[in-house]
Amino acid sequence: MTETVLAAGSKSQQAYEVVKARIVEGTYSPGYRLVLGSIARDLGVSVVPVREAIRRLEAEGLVTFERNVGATVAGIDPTEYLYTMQTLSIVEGAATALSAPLIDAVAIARARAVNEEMRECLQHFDPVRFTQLNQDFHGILFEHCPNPHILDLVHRGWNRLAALRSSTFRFVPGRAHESVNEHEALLQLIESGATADEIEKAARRHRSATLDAYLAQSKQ
Amino acid sequence: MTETVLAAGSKSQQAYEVVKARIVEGTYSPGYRLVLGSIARDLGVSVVPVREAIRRLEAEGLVTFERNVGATVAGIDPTEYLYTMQTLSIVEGAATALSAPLIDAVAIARARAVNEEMRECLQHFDPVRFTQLNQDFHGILFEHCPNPHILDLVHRGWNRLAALRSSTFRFVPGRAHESVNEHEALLQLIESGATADEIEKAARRHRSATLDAYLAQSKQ
DNA sequence: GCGATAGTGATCGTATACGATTTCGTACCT
DNA sequence: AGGTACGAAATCGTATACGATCACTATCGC
Repeated sequence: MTETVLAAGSKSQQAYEVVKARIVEGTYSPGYRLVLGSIARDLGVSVVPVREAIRRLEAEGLVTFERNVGATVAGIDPTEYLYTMQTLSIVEGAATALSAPLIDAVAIARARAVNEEMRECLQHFDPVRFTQLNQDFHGILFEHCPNPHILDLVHRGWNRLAALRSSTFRFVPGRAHESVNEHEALLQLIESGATADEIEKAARRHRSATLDAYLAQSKQ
Repeated sequence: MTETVLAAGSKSQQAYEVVKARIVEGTYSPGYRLVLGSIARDLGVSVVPVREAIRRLEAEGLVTFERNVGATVAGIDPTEYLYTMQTLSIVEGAATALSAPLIDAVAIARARAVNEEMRECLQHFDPVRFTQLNQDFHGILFEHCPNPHILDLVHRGWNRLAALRSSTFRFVPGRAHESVNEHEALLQLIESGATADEIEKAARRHRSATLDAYLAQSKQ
């Protein structure tokens, strides 16, 4: 054991995780200029692994990259938010529908418990915690998706949203209430053995509704 | 003008395009071992840009990569084919539905012309040409998709399929006839101003049907 | 005074070099 | 003869170094 290499084998991987974490937690806010040399020095590695990490993040859409100029953290352009939410509504809806037949009573119970926590959370509203619970809830529903590609797309969507600064519900607090109710409806739909199409539509609408609420608010 | 640098600015980009082309056209067949040094020497560049190109291809799912071992061209695992087709059916269906309102009469006419070519192509069946026309046809329908993320996902799906060796219809020649007819039905649906949901379902089923035909055949 | 242009600094892109890891072949032991 | 352990070759991972490109500023000409 040379040092604390326990982290993640390759330096590229480490760099990737560190930078990604900093973007998600907001240390690097949107528009932040990611300079290879600085990050490399900061992590105590060379620029090559950092460069690779940045390119991976570019592929995931978390940063934008311009040749001979550099990378910047992807902005929370309202248009981008719209695109991301719409895409997520589609792939998440599909993933949830594909998962549904594989969700047993135990998972349903867990999801319901999380949703109850969300309901309580409504009292002394904490956007960050609420968003986290929301992610947990949906995670339970779509993680059983047998198609790994779709699952990957869902994860990427969530990542992008996370990068767009922690809490969706901070923007549209009014959605929180409806959201909890829609969750329960979704659970009952799955329990009752509804068709894949019904579940997909419900899950998609659930997310579209948040998007619509955001649009309605920002337009006023 | 120094040389024939007109290709694509950076060496990474060049390497990416060359390797990708070779995978798609089959020079590097599935399972082929991609050695950084060899490719670098072959392209007359250093290993660093090649490395970056390979990682990009990994992100797109065209190659698999193992640390300290190397990259190999992603295999045509039947399961992979299934996953890719299913994912594509979802995102392509969505992209087509989103495009529909933006497709004018001119585009419809072009698509119909392509489909007629496909119909003629049925006589002296050429799988590769047919597959190309098929891609053109669907391209016309979904390229107007206003959401760039979804469009990107569709392109990635097509790429993966292309990498899985040129012609889908070689595997299920029987599908070709039905496919042409379904195309016409899809066009009429769009012309008649059908709802987004109807169009999405039709487009999705169209692709699912090809998948089902493949499964039915490989099971026999 | 305003615009264009040349110079400078910073950053990226790529090449080369070396250490780390894996894999395969061979020899030895049981 | 079969299996294991050692060693060498191949390949990957990263560091360092240098050339290329871009943004910014100050100066010159109009």
